[in-house]
Amino acid sequence: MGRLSDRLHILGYRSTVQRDAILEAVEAIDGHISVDDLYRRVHDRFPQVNPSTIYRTMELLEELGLVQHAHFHDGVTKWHRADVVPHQHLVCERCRSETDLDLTLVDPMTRVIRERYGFEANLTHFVIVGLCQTCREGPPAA
Amino acid sequence: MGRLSDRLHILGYRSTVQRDAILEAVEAIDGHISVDDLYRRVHDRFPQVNPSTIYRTMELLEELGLVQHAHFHDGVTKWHRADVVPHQHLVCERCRSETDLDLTLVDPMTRVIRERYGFEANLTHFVIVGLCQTCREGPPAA
DNA sequence: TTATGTGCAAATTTTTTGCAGATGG
DNA sequence: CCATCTGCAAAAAATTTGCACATAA
Repeated sequence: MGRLSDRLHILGYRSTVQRDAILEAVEAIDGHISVDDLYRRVHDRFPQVNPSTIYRTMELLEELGLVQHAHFHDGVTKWHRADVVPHQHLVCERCRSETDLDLTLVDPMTRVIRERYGFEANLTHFVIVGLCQTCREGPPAA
Repeated sequence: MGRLSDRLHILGYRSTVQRDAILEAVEAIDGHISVDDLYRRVHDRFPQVNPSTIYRTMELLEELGLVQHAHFHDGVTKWHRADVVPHQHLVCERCRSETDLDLTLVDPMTRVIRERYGFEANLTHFVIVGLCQTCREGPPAA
């Protein structure tokens, strides 16, 4: 019984085996996870869970502000807990490697955009794609 | 016969009515366009064109480096010419309004990311989502 | 002529929805 | 008991693919 399960319970939502399994999986991950991965993890321990339950649960969690989704390269939707320190990934378009980005590097831009346009940018909604150092230096021999 | 058509021809690809219509539509747009919008535009002037031809043409153009795709809010894939001055949009999550972003505001961050991580960020691959000034100030009366 | 390109319909993938039955409180 | 949840299967939406036919060169 993790925090998320309690939060839901307090808010009057029922606790079910499926829900708890999903919530545990969400709590267990540190970064981002897709519905597909989430489904696989939950399915391992609770085979009769249905993908639509995952979708519905994530939708509920997002409404309640407990999780958020982000769009990764090529349209993959991934979820993360809302209570983790916001962080951002640099994803290499070529080798798909992911690097954590120090958010203090993003803040100045967010601030300037706010000042200039009054726009509150939510940069964590998307990853930043590009080419990592290794891939920029050219393909390996093979 | 626009530039794109010529480029393709020079590279040995055949020029067909469908292709030319698609290429013209791509050239005509200034910003980003989805396959769906592209299909509608082309279809108006060339009804028998098929969506799969659009997909195949865009794929070809991307391989040749003539266009690029970007992911908009909620997973919509949009295309733009590779030769237009790169630009970026701020998209409001609430009212969906789009504002052009002065890229000089983005450059410092790109530079710092390059210096710190050796990562060449391609920020135009995603739009920047967030809340526009109007929506931040609260919902209108209605 | 013949390799390339296209239409069409079917397959994929990801997500949503309707509904009847299961179940938590 | 009964409103909430879930499973299931079908529907959607976006994209890809196989294949036979069309056509540019």
